[in-house]
Amino acid sequence: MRAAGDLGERRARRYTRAPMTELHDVLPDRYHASDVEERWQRAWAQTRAFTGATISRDGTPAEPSPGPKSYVLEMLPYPSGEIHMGHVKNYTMGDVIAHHRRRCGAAVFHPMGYDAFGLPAENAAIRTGEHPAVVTARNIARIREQLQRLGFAIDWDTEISTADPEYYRWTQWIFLRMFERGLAERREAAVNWCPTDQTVLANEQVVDGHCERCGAEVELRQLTQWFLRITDYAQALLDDMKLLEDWPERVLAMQRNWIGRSDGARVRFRTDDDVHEIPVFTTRPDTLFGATFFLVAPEHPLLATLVEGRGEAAAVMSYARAAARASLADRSATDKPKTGVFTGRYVINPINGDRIPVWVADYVLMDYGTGAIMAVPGHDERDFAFAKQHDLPIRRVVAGPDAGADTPLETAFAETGRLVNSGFLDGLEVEEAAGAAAAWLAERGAGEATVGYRLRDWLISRQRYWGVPIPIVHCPDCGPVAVPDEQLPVLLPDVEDYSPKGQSPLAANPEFLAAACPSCGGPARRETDTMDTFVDSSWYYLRYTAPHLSNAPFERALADYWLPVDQYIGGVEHAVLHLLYARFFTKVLNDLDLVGFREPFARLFTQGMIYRDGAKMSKSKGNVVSPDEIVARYGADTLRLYVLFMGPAADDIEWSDRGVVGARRFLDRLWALARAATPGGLVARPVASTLTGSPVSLGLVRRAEATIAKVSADIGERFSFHTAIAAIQELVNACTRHQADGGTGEPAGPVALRYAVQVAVSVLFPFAPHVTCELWSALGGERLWEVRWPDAEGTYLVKDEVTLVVQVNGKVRDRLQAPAGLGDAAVLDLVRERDKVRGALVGKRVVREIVVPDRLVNFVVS
RNA sequence: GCCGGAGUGGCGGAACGGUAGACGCAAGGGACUUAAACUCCCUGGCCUUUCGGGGCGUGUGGGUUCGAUUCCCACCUCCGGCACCA
Repeated sequence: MRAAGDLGERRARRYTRAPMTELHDVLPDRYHASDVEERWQRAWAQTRAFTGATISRDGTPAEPSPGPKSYVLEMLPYPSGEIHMGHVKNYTMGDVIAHHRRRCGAAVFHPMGYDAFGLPAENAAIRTGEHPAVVTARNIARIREQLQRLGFAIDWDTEISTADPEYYRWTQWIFLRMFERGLAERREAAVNWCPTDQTVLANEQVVDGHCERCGAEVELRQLTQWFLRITDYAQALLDDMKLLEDWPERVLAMQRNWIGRSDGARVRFRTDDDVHEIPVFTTRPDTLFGATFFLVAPEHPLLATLVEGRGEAAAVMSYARAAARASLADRSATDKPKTGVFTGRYVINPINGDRIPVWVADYVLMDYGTGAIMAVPGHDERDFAFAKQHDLPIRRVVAGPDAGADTPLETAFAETGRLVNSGFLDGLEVEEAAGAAAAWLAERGAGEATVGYRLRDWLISRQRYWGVPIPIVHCPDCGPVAVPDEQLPVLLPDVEDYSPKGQSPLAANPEFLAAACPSCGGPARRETDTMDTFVDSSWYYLRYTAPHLSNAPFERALADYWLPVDQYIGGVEHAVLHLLYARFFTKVLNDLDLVGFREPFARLFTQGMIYRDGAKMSKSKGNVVSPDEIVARYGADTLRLYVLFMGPAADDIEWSDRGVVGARRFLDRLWALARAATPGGLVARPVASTLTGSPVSLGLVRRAEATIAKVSADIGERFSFHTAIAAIQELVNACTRHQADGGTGEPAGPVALRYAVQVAVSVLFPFAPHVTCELWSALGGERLWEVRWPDAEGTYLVKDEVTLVVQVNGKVRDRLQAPAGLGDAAVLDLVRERDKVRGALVGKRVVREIVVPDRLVNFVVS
């Protein structure tokens, strides 16, 4: 290992030598990655190369930078113990963008933190008997070490952990602002319960009826829980998508699906005794005349009242209880028979006065719409199946192309058509009829057009230990009361046993539990549930801008300066979790006038997953490739280069051990090339006139300039990192080919060659910062991370010789080199001289000649 | 069923109306070596050939165009999301 100080020493030594000294004396003959990487990581830390965007050395806010700001952010890691390849790819992408923008003159902010609360650390702690805080602290230290070993240019001064009381204090503070506004509320509802994790879950954390985390089958339980009213923002979340122009279409589509807006009408039905009103939501008010029965969900609050004292009561209530016991997966299965029980009651269809029977059926969901529906079996598949099953009447109200008013229905007819058997709606198209029916209802006070959403409120309370305590005190007289701001944070108490038992472990700590009511001072009980960790990560991107602020969660001026995030990068798996929640939080904070923007992430890039042996890498499958192993064997630069070279960054890609070797071989070639390059300090871009006598040199400089243009566009605009790397490889290959002492090609001039090598090193820097800093320094440069990103010289991008393709009827018949910029006539003359072209045209009549300047000639012949 | 995305060599992929297969991996041949590894050089879409070449090729079928992997229409397959959501 070299000592830290020998960097300057080495440089000084070179300057004192004769100018023709070979670089062999400076660079070791073999590229030794760990040696190089350690040296440069130390240099960056010592010069504070990547810190101080928001905070100066003295802790005060930094001066605004003259350049444009650029907030580059990757989704913060959950500290489960080790980073995996997905993280490496994620953070390397962010690092490449951050480095590129910094060298282009932007004020770059590139922070890092840890999503440190949550179940895995807690479960690990339960297994080992350690405190979750201990496990988490160790994991964070480990991850930080790994990130530093990979050489990421992170502003470590702003590092945060969501489990730090100085952070979660402000999570609680924001929760209280929502509570004050009625956006956080406690209410009873049928909620998802994970029997394994022993806690409730948000809707977004249930996948196909199973716990997203542990895979257990989720049960539905009627419980009183804390909700954040994200549904109040359903429309805003849809509308503001227009501010998200650079988000991947699939993420927007997923959010749209998840929010699930549907336009329809609310229709008020009354029981035939005129005592109760039961509204329904329908997207098809046009089919109101086709409603032949009426269904309520088993959980419908009116159900017990409706059947009270009737002969049907026992059967109905027993059916409702059975439905309540069913798991979410069973309940939502679409392929089982449509069960239901007649309640003995009837409601009146407001549009035609029909008296129709009320049934209870478990395919009607309590938490969508109103928990009751009008059943139109003629035009809804599910209602059709129910009608068949229970022998209920089916009435056609929409005629199809081959079906009149009296054509019997073999299946539900859900397509568009003209209304029949529908009184005043007869003859109207479905769409017109829907409007007419809604208007008719509105006039008579029996309903109105309305919008339904699939999105549910966000259930945030958890009956687990390792999370943010909900800052509420329950008073027998005053109800739930906010903990005053000055008493924050409500610290997570120590408990004897934090294993899950179906209620929060915090309840086992009597000192924590007992509290005085902040409102009346009387004895009260502290809320013991903790928050979903997605709450923690819904605002962390704001905290980075003022991570040590002690009197507010963030400073508005700094937040408004840095946000929205200019480039956010993460996995698509958070499309309807974190990304939806964070958008919601930002809108709430904007409505509270705490920030001046409505969207947190202006541009989003979702990376693909890394697979191996056809499956996602996971410990249980035993197909994990450890980043540490790769770093130890080939170096961090090789790993960084490879994860981006594998393929398009957005695509899922299969890991290849051989591919890594290829990346390392490329760095070895570059090393050898730089080592063999003519010595001396950095050279300036050669002037074209000095190269005219040397086509190879000119060609090499041209290629260098083209590479600059390609790499700049690929990083800056296209996120096409693999093609940027391929372009640099082409440049390096060209240099190798034209090296004075090797290859079969004609050698390039020493200045041109050296310049081309410099360019390759310079633009490779964002991908492989350590080795390029080493080579740059050996070439006579300094502080490559601060060197202005090169602009391609336009005059070199204009070619003076081009390859012309000659086609006959669109088929390639010949290729030739020609001077650039020839006129159409000159090109045609030139091309017709060619033997191949003559041969291809013999005996043919040319009907048309197409000339694309400097590219192609196409003879259309008959 | 609805909504998104994608189909190109042995493999990952490139080519944003103009040379299909850049770059890399794997493979074959050669140089170096006592030998091997490393490294370097050469050859690699398929079929055919009198070795000049010729034909066919980007999921399938149409269309637009002088010219289509690229644009349009229909279909097939795969991946992802939503789905008893009224």
